[in-house]
Amino acid sequence: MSHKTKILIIDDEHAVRRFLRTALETQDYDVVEAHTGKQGIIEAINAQPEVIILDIGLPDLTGHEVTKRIREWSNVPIIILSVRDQDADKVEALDAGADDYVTKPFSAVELMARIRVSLRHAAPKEADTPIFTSGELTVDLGARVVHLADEEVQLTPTEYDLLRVMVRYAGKVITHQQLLREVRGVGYQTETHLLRVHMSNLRHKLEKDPTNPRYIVTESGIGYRLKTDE
Amino acid sequence: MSHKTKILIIDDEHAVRRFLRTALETQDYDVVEAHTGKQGIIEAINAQPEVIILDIGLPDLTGHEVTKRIREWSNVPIIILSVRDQDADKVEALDAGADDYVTKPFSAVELMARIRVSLRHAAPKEADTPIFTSGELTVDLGARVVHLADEEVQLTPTEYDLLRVMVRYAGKVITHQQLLREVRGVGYQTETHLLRVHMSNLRHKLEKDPTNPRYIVTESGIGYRLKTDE
DNA sequence: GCATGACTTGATAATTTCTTGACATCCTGC
DNA sequence: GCAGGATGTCAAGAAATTATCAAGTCATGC
Repeated sequence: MSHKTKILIIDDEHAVRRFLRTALETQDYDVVEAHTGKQGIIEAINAQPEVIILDIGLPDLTGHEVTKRIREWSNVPIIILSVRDQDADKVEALDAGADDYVTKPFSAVELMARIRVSLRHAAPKEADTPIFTSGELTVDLGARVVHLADEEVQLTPTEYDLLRVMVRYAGKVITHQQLLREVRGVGYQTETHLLRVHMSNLRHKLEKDPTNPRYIVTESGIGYRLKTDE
Repeated sequence: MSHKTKILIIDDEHAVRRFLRTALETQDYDVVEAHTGKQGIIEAINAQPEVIILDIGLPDLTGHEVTKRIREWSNVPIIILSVRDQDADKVEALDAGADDYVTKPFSAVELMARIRVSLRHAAPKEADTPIFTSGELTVDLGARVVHLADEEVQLTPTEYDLLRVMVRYAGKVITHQQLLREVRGVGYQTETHLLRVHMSNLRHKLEKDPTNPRYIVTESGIGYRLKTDE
């Protein structure tokens, strides 16, 4: 579930890459490296990093060029590393599309803080709220709210957990054992009676006619399945 | 129709304000000034600037405090100016919500470039009204004032913080841990009893019938949720 | 330092959720 | 159709969670 934040380092100096990798991995980031500008652009496409740390003094392309090339298709935050502290360099890099400019020698903690700033900027995470829909049923996994035809449905923790697991495997059959394991943990896998009671309660909250389920169908002898729209 | 980009300068030194004003007006920005932290917060609300340049060494409030106060309701880019070049200061400022940190003496062209970066970030300007409304409840995050049907409600700092966090995630369930972390900081995440007492007090101030909450609903086993209007 | 309000802690009541058992009903293979 | 296992329903008690009140502690401004 928890996907690590991926950071791309583009730097031709092995020592710098090594230092940055260590510092970043300590903070539990996922690190990808490139040691030329061209390779950096390719990795930016392939690895889809959340932040790019770019050394401005590369052998093949200038940091300026790399920045512009990446900006043609991506808004990923780019933090420039440079030994040069001249205004003109900074202005050029920032106006080329870089988000920050840090001069070497730099402090690791400061760079980490600036990475956090970049990540904050790139976090308009409102949009990617996973919402499941089937007929009149709506499950908003981000808000942990369930609606049935605009009407809010109150579910107990267990009921919601069951529904959440079924949503995850929507359309597929889930065995009793699997459901129990996900909801109650290991060791409860024989308590199928419990499962039936909760499912019954859940159905009475979700189904207009619990005898003829529209959403939660039982696969006799196997488990349950959450129907998807055709 | 060209509406000039408005920039707020919060600095107690007249010379710095004057210098910045000149530099910014040359670039055709609209400049607003404040010379104390408190006044700066007020101007941030009234003038609605697109960027704030904040000196960290103010007489009344620390830059850190000003940043946090503004961040309670706004995501406007904040660029910190400071004479101090210590890592700890930078990290603290950036983690408090600042977007950039520039040490004096700074170059005007670099600052201008960094302002352009900030403006680029803020480009996808979403209509974030700093006033939340649901039913008869009104929370003005800028003014830090809560109304209930034209009647002002007096909240304690903790109560207001809880409400503020719930407003930020309005409509979504917030876990006990998350609420405690945001309000009390890390390390208080097991103090759910505290949370219940504060929530109870908050409800008695906001809800006509605290037994049947209209705004703050409890999600048993999980946390709380602030209801939005449908 | 004193007073006021805010926060914390503890005790207890109220409420919700979970579990269990009894029993009805539904399938499915024969 | 029938037997027998699987499934669904209902209700009651147990367990967990939540709400409230009250008393004690802390902080702050005067």
